[in-house]
Parts: sequence; structure tokens; C-alpha cells
Amino acid sequence: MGRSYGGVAAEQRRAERREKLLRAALQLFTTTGFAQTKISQLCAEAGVSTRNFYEEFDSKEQVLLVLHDLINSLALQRVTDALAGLGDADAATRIATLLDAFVASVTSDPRLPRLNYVEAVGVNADLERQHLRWVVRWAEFIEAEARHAAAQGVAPDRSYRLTAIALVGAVTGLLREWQAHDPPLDVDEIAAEIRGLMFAAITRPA
Amino acid sequence: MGRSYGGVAAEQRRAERREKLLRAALQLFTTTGFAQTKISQLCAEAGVSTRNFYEEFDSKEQVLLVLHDLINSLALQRVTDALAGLGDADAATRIATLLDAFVASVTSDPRLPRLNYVEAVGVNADLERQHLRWVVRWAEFIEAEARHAAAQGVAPDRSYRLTAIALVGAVTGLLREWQAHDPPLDVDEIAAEIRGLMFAAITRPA
DNA sequence: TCCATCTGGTAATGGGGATTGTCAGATTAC
DNA sequence: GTAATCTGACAATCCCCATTACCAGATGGA
Repeated sequence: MGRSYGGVAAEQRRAERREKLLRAALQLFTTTGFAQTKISQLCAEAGVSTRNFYEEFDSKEQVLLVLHDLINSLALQRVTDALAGLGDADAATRIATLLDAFVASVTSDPRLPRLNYVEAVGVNADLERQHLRWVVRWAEFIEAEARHAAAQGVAPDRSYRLTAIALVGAVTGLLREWQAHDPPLDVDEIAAEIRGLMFAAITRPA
Repeated sequence: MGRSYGGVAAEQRRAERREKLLRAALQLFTTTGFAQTKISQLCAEAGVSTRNFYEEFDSKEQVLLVLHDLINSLALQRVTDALAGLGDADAATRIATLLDAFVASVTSDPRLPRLNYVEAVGVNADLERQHLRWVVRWAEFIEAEARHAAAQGVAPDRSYRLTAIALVGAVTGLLREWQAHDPPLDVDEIAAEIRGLMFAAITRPA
């Protein structure tokens, strides 16, 4: 079981196959489309046998679930890091930093927003639950920043729950269109629009 | 061919079956889910035969395409009507009227946003094209109102293209969450948030 | 009333693809 | 060097469901 083959441990070979499958899935799901992608295609693209597929995943849906979570987790990491290296800046700076880190993370590869905001929508109940968890998580992030701004006196003291959800939707919508438009929209302009919109949404009078 | 049966013209019976299929599709796509719905289920729910299905539609996808277009068209009609019966009011009133009409139309049945913003996403290229056309259409609507506001001097004279796309995303996001949340979000609060957000987005200084 | 025609439901067909069994080859321990 | 074991590719199986052929019954005209 734990015996090493070709000088490589079994566990490591499994991990590499998993990695290759995820990479292939990101590629095929965002070009062929999730529904149209066959497991056999996935395995061919990854250079792995169908047998191996079932050793790592239960279904195509589970691969998508993992990818969706990875993309969000990576973005969260980037945002958290960016905010951490900021000390205690003013609210406007924190918000700009947060948004820029998010946009930079998700636009680093056009396939990421495509997968997250198009292919992973409405697939099944599990994915919808995961989507909802992430929306709530991002919204709470934004809410926290809004309250921070309110504490500094640059925003009114009110509930920011719906504003936060709306802003998550605005960002999602822009990034979805970004990867769909031809000619493509300009990333810097999108980032600027998001910053301006969020600042205006939070600082508007109650 | 054109012979009447049971006192009902052939054309009318066709139209009724089509109607029943669309109704059944709206119900099943938003509960079972589009991908999980079988054509046989659809026919059973509608009370028609599979034969009849293929007389009206080429595929399940086409039914979804028609429903998606219907929901958007209905909302557009409502919005256009509301604005028409307004004379030349000020920009703020026009924007509030437009948004309220849209929200009222799409929230009149929770299945509508579910179908439009969850089930109809990422299904195939045809639907993505139709989605894009509607986003552009709604965005142009919003842009026009923003320019109107600028002409009245309540908003700066700038490009509102990205702002409009972002606002479409914000509305979409809120309505998507509205139908997903338990306990449900309050419709009036959502409408108020959308009005506030749009006004702030447009009137913010350039 | 009877026949030609139309209608719609049921059941057969066929294809596509997910899942699993098998086997030849590779690898390591002894 | 050899046997025992593990690995992964291929192919066979099986099932599900979209699509269509067929037929029994209904309908209206003559």
C-alpha cells in the first residue's frame, strides 16, 4: 500500500493526479462547458485513467465543487494578506486595498470568473449551498469594513447587510461580463468602478 | 390539418399545450433543477405526450431559452409602461419608478429570479448570448437614465457604462439571494436598497 | 352510418456515457 | 533472480433516457 513506485511515494502520485485532474477540469469546464464535458474527456486531458478519476472524486460535480471553493479560498487569502500588511489605515484605503486584491486574484486568469460565476451556477443543491456560504462570507467582510468606516465617521451608522450583498452582486456581475465581453473590458477600469461604487454605496447618507 | 377537434381549432390546442409545457417547465426547472429535469417528467407535469413536446420545442434547452426571454420581456414591458405613464418627472423619480417596476415584476413569483439568475446560467452558448444581450439592454436603459440625470445637473457628465453593468449585477445578485435565503429577505427593503445604491452610484462625484 | 383523416399516447429502439472488471506489465522485497 | 504485490490502461457492461415509430381511438364530412 504505502510502497513507493518509480522513486515516488504513492501518496504523492495520487496528489499529482488530483492536481492534473483539477487543472484539466478548469480548462474543459470553461471552454467545453461543465454540462458538456464528459468524464472520459477530463481524463484524456489530464493524462489519467478513468479508474484514477474515481479514486480521487465521486463525480464531475464534486470536481466543480472543489474548484469553486479553491478559487474563493485563494481570493480570500489574497485579500486577508493584503489587509494584514496595511496596519491601521483609514477606511477608504482599506476598502480600496480589499477590492483591488480581490479583483487582481479573480482576474489573474479569465477562466476563474468564468468557472465561478457561470459554470458553477445552478448545477445542484450542494453547489448552491456553497455559493450561498461564500456570498455571506464576502458580504460579512464588506459589512465589517462598512462598520469600520462608520466608526471613523465617514459613513452613517446603519445596517449594511443588503448593501453588502448588493455589492457582492455588483462585483460578480462586472467580473462575469469581463470574461464574456469581446472586446474585453479593461481590468483597471473595472477595479476603479468597483472602488467608486463601494465607496459611494457606503458613504451615502442614510 | 386545420380541421377543428372537440370544437377547438388545432392551432389553439397547440398553443394551449405550449402554454402548459412552459408552465410545467417553470415549476420543474426551479424545484428539481434544470439539469435534473427529464423530458418525460416535463410532459407528465404538463399533461401532454412526449410527441407533443417535440411538436413545440427542439429540446429542453430551447424551453429554458424561451422562458428566460419571456421573464425579461415581461419585466421590460412593465418598466416601459411605468416610465411612459410618468410624463417628464425629475431624474430621481424616473429612476425610482424604473427600479420599483423591475423589482415588482421579477419578485411577483420567486420562481422567476430562480429561473433567470440560477437555472439559466451556464447552460450553453445560446443562453449565454441571450443573457449578454439582456444585460447590455438593461445596462443601456440605466445609462440612458444616468445621462438624463446628468443633463438635469444632478449627476456628473461621465461615461456610465461600467456603472450600469455593475448596477445590473447588483440587482441580479440581490434578487438571486432573495429567492435563496431562508428566512427570506424583505422585498421592500431590497427595493429601497436598490434605489439608494443606484442613486448614490450615479450622483457620486466623478 | 361509414370512411378518410387526424390525434395523441404508449412502447420500442438506439445511442451515449458512467462505472467497474480484468489483465499485462512494472516494481520492490527477499 | 524470483515471487508477490501493486498499478493503471483498456474494454466490456449496464443503465438511463432522448427520440421516434406505430397503433388504437376519436372526429367530422359525405
